Amino acid sequence: MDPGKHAAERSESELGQKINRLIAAMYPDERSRPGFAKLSQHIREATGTAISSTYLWELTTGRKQNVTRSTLTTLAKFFGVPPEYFLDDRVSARVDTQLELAVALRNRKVRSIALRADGLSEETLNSILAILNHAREIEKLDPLDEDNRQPSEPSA
Amino acid sequence: MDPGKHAAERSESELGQKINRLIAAMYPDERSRPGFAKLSQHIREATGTAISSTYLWELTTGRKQNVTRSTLTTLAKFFGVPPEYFLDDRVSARVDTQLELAVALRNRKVRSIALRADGLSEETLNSILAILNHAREIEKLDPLDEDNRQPSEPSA
DNA sequence: GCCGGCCATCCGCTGTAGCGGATAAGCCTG
DNA sequence: CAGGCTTATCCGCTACAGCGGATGGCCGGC
Repeated sequence: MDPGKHAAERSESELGQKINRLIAAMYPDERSRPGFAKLSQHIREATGTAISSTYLWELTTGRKQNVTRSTLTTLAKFFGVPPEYFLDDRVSARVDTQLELAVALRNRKVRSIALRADGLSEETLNSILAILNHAREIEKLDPLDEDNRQPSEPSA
Repeated sequence: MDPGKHAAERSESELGQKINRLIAAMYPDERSRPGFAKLSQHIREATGTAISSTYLWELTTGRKQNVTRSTLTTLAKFFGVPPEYFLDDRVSARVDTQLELAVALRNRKVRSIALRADGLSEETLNSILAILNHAREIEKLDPLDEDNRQPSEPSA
């Protein structure tokens, strides 16, 4: 059927795009990225609530987009984004810049570290950063000089 | 009917409460407060999208609560609240780990740490965790024992 | 070659979000 | 107190969110 021509509203199937982006962020290796079936399983295991593979496909392709509250919450819970990510474009724009971080959070230990680092004093944080930088050097990883990076306004 | 059979609804209809509160806030004079029919008209006029009086009643009485994205947006638009106002009821309690993390991510240094920790070896991560735990102890923060947490299904 | 698994995609079904059209019980004012 | 105007509440319907179960196309292994 003629796709894309019935767009009376500007929003289109933007929700599908967002979900696709989140999937790509969560499974960066495109080769080993799970299909909708596996993804559905992961969601059930991680959140305790299931979303069928069929429906996931329908969402990502924009075939369905008027999701209910429960589905919305489950998706947000799984991807680790605030639920309003799917509702408010400004929020999603802000979160998108942090997708890199979301990738990091895949690792459970990294999550623990982030949680534990919160609230510590500046000095301690600096020390931890120094240690991490040193460790990255030893383990031959990218220096990852994030502090130099600008928050880059994408024209708002 | 006997609604006691399904004990899953411990928080009743939190969404209905919220809508009721918003109505009361928007029309402070209880005497001149419009009924659901008038309210439905106001919503249509103000937002351009309609919500039937019947459905408004069903929402405020908690009969329906799994609203879709469009209804949610319309309500938020009309009442002038961010859409997430209707989203984080009891789920916020269940996913408070996520929330804690979101809060943590406000700190730029914590972000840097999370990014830098990604990709490091298990041993290094364990060392960092040990250091962080020690630091938390010294700075008198909560132990934050996330790893002990069970996946605990709260009666699905 | 064939078998088994994973994949995207489709079809058809069920449950329920959401609505329109009753109804009866409150009100006004003449 | 009749008759009109609202109100909250109910019932039954339609549309669609969401799912289960096909289907056929691609892989790798025996």
